[in-house]
Amino acid sequence: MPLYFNDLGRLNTEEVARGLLGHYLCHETTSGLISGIIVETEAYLEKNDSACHAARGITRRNATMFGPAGRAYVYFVYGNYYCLNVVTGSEGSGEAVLIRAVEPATGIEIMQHNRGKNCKLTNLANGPGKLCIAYGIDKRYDGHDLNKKPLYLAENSNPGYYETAATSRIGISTARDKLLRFIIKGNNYLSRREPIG
DNA sequence: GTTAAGATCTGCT
DNA sequence: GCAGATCTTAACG
Repeated sequence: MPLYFNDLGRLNTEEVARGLLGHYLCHETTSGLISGIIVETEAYLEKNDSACHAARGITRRNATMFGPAGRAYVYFVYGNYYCLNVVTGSEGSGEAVLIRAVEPATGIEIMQHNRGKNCKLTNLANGPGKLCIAYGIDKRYDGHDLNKKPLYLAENSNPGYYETAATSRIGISTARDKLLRFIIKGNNYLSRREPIG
């Protein structure tokens, strides 16, 4: 299925979350290009989703979620880490897709430098906080247009065969029953092992 | 002004 | 597998 990055706002958020799998997240840094294949995402919806930051209306933190689709929503959690989201839905709707994990492709040395010298390849960006550290993403990119450099999404014109799966989301205390986490099945760079069965 | 909770990660058992 | 670190954000008084 083709994914039109310039038109994210017209696709529903769950489809964007699943559609981003297999494509690239790129960052042109002063040290060089970093890229990786998105292997794990989560959808956060405006309606009937208490786990979404936008569920209780617009605030200073989540204002970007209510802006145009295709922007980055970057926020700070747990006193230590940033998380990167892609804003989706029509302007004013408050929906987004959390990028939870990528499979490192280009600039692996830069990521290792950012994450720590002895960091294993499978541990470089297999989680939303780790991903932001590896890519050097912080709050400066909140509101950045992800169709533009230096931080952008890129289509994978030659994706191999892969299966996707939907599971429950991670790290939230409400709405755990919803299957809004999307993964590339069997990928080695996921933030968690796949549930058995 | 004060407080409780959080879309996490690391290190230790 | 589990607890602790750590501090911004948002809700409440």
